[in-house]
Amino acid sequence: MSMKNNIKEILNSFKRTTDEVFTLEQLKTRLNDPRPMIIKYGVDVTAPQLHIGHAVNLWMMRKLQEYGHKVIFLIGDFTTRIGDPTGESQLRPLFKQEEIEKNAKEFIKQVSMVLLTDPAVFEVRRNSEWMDSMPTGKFVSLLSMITHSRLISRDMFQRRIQTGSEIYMHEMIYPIIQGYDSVALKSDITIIGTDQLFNEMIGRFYQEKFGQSPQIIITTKITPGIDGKEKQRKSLDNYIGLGHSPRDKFGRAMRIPDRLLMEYFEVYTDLDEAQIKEIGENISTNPMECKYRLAETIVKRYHGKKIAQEKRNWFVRTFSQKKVPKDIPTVSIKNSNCTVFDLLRQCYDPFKKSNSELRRLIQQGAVSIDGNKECDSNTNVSIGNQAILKVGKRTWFRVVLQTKE
RNA sequence: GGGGAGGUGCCAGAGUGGCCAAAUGGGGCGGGCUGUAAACCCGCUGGCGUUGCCUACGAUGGUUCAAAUCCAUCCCUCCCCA
Repeated sequence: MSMKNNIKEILNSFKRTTDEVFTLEQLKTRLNDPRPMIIKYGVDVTAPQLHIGHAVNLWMMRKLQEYGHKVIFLIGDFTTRIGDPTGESQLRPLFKQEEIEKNAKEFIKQVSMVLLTDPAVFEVRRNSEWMDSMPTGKFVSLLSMITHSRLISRDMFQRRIQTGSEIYMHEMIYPIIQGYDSVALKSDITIIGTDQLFNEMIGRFYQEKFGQSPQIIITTKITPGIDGKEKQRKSLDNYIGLGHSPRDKFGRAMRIPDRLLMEYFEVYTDLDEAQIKEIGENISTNPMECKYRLAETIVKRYHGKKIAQEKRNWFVRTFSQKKVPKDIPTVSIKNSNCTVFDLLRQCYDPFKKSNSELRRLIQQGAVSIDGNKECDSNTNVSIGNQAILKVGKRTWFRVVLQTKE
């Protein structure tokens, strides 16, 4: 393939998930340059739980990797210790280095579901490398290049000023450090969520001050979480995580509201435009089938065709045909005669569910044994060799009588 | 530096001596209807040996037969003025 075609192919594949590019001209020019690009992928190493929203950025980086460009996975250990103000107001607790390293490891594990980790196109760095040893004089000289008004122009600082909240100095300085990372890495391009735009713009600013050509910034589209409300966030548990099992990915995809289907196809799958268009035409006549397709496509993207197919079959069998799945946890009990409550208690970790909670579940009709609903905690049941205990819509246990030894 | 308001359950927010495990709304969970969609309806939502008991309304101590509610000290947050 000629280079011209490469460029076209890259730009084309980026279009669907790109929000803005700073600047498109620059991107085209740089892609024409035969030298490989340095892609800055900076992360704040709090406990990682990457989701398919983050993966949108990763897939774009992956694309560039395939053409020989190099991702530098920058662990912001220094900056994490400071605390990024991006995530809204509250001050963040400080992190210990060992915790950071543990998180970083997990991060790389999740990232490698998408990115190539061949050292030719993937390298891990830490910003403590240059920040820990930076002399105060140098740091002050960085400060002298930028003005207060530029720093507080950031929308979230403006909000705080308007509401009379404080801005701490380390928060003001954060973008400077993150920006300087781009200088230290000689970053050519960075692909980020819009929430990071301000910081990365400061990166461009500093790179120019240091005589480098400013990094290209691509911001990506953000779509609502599976609850159809806000963006995917760990704390809302409304995301499809890279760390989720294939089955959970499938199930979570099946839970999205219908109106998000097309958006999800566009942003989270690699189906081509023609295929998506075709799905769009069928969506009103058979939305469920489209959703199956979506779930399967997403799982396939991360776990391959075979697993995706299996999960689909599992799902159909379990929820459409309402058959008890085969691979459910087994709980062995000692006495064949006990109450419904006793039985349930043995299936759950007491730290996760309290007795009261279990009693409530029983009372509310969530529990059935071999298909018979049990609504009274104190009912005595006798289990033969084994029984299937179902709790709610998607939890099963195989209860087995322990043979005496 | 001066003045004012406030800290209640996952969140928001009522309650200002007993009827308070604490109104109401959101969220979550369970049930019904369904397509693990949407909409809708019903119930639940601190713990425990559950007609009762224990722990809880920023922290500690006090007053009282009785405190989320009153008093004292402390910690924290917010607002206004300069």
